[in-house]
Amino acid sequence: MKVEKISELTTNRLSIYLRCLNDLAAQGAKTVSSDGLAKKFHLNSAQIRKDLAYFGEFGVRGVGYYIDDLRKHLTKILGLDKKHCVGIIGAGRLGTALADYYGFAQSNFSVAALFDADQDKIGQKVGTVEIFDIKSFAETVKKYKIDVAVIAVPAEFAQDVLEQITNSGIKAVMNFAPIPLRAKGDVKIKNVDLTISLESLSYFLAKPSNKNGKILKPNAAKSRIKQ
Amino acid sequence: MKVEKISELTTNRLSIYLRCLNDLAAQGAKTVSSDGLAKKFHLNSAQIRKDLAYFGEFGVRGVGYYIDDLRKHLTKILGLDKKHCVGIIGAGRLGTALADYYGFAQSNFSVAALFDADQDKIGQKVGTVEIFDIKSFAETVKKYKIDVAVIAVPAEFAQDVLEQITNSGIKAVMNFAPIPLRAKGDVKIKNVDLTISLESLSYFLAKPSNKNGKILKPNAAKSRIKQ
DNA sequence: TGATGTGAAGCGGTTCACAGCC
DNA sequence: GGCTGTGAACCGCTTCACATCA
Repeated sequence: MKVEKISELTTNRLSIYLRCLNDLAAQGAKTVSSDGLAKKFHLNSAQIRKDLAYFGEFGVRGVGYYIDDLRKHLTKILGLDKKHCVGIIGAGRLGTALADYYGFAQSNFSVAALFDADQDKIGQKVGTVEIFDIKSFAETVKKYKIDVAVIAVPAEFAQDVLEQITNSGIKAVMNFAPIPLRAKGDVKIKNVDLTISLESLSYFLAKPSNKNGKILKPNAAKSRIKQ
Repeated sequence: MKVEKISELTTNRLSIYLRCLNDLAAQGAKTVSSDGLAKKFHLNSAQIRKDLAYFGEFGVRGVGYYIDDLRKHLTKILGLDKKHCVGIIGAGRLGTALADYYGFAQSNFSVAALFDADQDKIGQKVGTVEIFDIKSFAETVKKYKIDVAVIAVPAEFAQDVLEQITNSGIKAVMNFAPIPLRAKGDVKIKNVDLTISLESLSYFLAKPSNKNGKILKPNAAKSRIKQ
């Protein structure tokens, strides 16, 4: 094992490995080789070994990995053995949908509070989660020990909201507003930009190579083909 | 301009550039240099030029890019000048939230139908969008000319749903189920895995370097430090 | 023998730096 | 002079291939 920077691509894959292992465990398997895992879930075995090796020597040569053992390691590495409290800013459709998104609980996150500026919404509940006035953000964060913020407000408010979040001392943010926010200091931001994903699909549907399989010359006035 | 494979990273950035240009246009700007764009929106000017150059010579040396002109080009490249029809499978919280997600309209997508297997939901409306029986998927897709599918069902049903989608001839899919689906043939799938994003935040909060700034040795029994 | 852990090679994307053009 | 378009250098991630070990 080496002490070096772990790429986010690696940690993302750890999440996937953990799910695969849960799958296998549910089927009663006890050990699995990197090759077995790779074949079954369409991954690359060398990559699995390398990803895991960043964090320790979890495998046994000639045998593979003990599934339960590796699950425990991954759970610990990913911090999924600790509870986290989530505050969602923006009690619109998306925010309220996220408030009881079952995926949170699955990863040991629980939604403690929703926030909004709309006086009509404040005090209402979405499932068991109350909607608080955004003005009471800092104190509510302290009260509920919120350590993860979710931004679910329109783009034009996202930067201001981020400011409030970082001021309150929260270090982990998930941003759904269609504007890539940059992290300042030691704050981690995950941007989930649905607009980009959509427009990527739009590009795929529109691109010339999808029209009767022929590569068409773009019709920009000044374009030319080299080679 | 070269004829070569365009990476998805590039097309994702085109979406961002387009938004930046819309911003600038709203402020009344007429031209912008790659450097000006980069400085203002925290991008890399060489990358902007390279990304754009894949599609044509849109700039003018010594001047920069004409904003309106470039907006038109990007809109066309991304296929945002054409309407698309979306069908959402899964009329749970997430599915219904997506049904009137304003981001769709913004990118020229309109949600035509929701689908569910729950007989109690079928026939109901979410905003203006009706919930149809998943059994009538193929015919409803034809009827409404749906060309984009959104998977918003639990993980265990996602693979089956994808099967139905591809059988119906749809070529673009957005998957919100926490299981990475692979594209078959010429179908494009965008996986939006919130669980991975969450666990990435969890990792960030848990990782040793975040504890009093010290790199701690992992306490796996067999771990060791090389070098 | 069988599977891990890991240098080395390969590959794709980003950044640099500058020739070429307005 | 200013800015684009682009080959070349660079960098980081992935894959290969194999020494190593149970």
